[in-house]
Amino acid sequence: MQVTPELLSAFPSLKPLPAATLARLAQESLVRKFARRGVVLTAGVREEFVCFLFEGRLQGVDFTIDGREVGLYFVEPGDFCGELGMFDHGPQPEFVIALTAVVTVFVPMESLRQVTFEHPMLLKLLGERLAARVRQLTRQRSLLGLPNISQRVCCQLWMLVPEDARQNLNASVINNPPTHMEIAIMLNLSRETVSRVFQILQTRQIVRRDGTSLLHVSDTPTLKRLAEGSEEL
Amino acid sequence: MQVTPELLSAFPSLKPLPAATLARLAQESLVRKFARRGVVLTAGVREEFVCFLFEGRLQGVDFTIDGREVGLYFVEPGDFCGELGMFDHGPQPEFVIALTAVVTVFVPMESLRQVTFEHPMLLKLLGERLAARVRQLTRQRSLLGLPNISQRVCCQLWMLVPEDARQNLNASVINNPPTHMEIAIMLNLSRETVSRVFQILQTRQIVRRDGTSLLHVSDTPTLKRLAEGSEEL
DNA sequence: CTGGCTAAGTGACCACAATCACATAATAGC
DNA sequence: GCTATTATGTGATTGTGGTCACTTAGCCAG
Repeated sequence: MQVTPELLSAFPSLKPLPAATLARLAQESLVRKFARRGVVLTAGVREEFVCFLFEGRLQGVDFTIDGREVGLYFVEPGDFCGELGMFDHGPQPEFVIALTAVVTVFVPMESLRQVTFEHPMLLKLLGERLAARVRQLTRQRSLLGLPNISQRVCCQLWMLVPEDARQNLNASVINNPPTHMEIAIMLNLSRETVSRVFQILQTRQIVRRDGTSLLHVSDTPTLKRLAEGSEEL
Repeated sequence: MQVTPELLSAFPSLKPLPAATLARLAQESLVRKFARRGVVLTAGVREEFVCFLFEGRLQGVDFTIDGREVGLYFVEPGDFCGELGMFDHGPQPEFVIALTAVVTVFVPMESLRQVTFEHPMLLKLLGERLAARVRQLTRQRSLLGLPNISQRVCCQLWMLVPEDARQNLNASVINNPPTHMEIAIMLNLSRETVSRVFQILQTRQIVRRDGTSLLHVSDTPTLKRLAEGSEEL
């Protein structure tokens, strides 16, 4: 499918680039759609594209030696993944799976590398992005240190709450929330345990499910306190 | 203490730089020694130095909301840490603690930034290094997914075994091995549990302690099988 | 040599999350 | 619509690692 420069400029990391550059990148990029559960990036392979997420939600996952699934991070629309090879030409370290039907734009790494020569600004952006990834992985690792299981779930949920709702503590909606299983592998928990925590959260009217693609966060202040551990579930 | 260009060129990441550049960097750098348990880098602070490790072993640690210690990574001699701010000017995300008495070289970030303009090669190196950090964090995260506790410990031990011994499966020595506690926080385990696993490893003559600063790995092939899960402890 | 301190070893106990085994929704596909 | 499939809810059971409470060993300073 055809990629327009306008589509590319929808991504904050590409937006600052001049129109001409975007036009060139657009020509070499391709829109790829994946169904739920589709494998967007494969671990161990030298992917030659950076994957920009336009719509839906992705999850980076790895597998332990004994085949157990491990959740690493979520990717939200506007963000991208698979950029590690930009820096070291190494293989993609983890799988990236579509949690919902997704629309992505694949931009060839080699073209992006070209652009970084002409526009160091992009290089800077990529560096900042990678740094952000390290910070995120670190935060997620700390989460796993929490001995209290419901706090762990609430923290993870908290990170999915939209930015402005986290600030103003107003009610909000999480779009395409991960399934219990997908949350479980992020937190080293069993699916059942996550289910039980959600059960309590729903009974206490802190969150409310609305179909499969919406999760209402009604009582944001309480969720915050639960995530911070100042209140027990 | 005075830093010589020769000292700087002992670090693989700086070695390729021209002598003149190294001389300038050396002038602005400082040697800092820390005792065991010394705080080398502080979380939340905008550290204005990249810390190169000359001798000893460092550990990146974070704390959960409820004050529990979490181990993130080890730093070996020749490597460096605290470079995240080079990319995004953000604060240091985690603490870095000296596990042994250490000798470090602190190079001012601003000087390093200057050098990256003149020598894009350094920029490339830093990028590769950051990518390596992401790969390492990812691997460590997968480790935590292992349901079998002794396998987790053996995997971690395996990563501490010198490169060539891992290749050739010959006996080797781990210098300044982390304490049980330090391993425990890396693996989300209690100190006692790590102690019990080591007890079995020693009884089965797979490893042998030799004072506080040496750990002999006698049966490398078995350790490898234990780490891979093809053998149970 | 002798305290003092930190690291490591070990048993007893038990809370708690994993697992198993289902039931029941809720979707998606036809 | 109806069926197949995936997601979720829930009880019963149990294994396992955490915690506690010590002891023992090793190391360093004076």
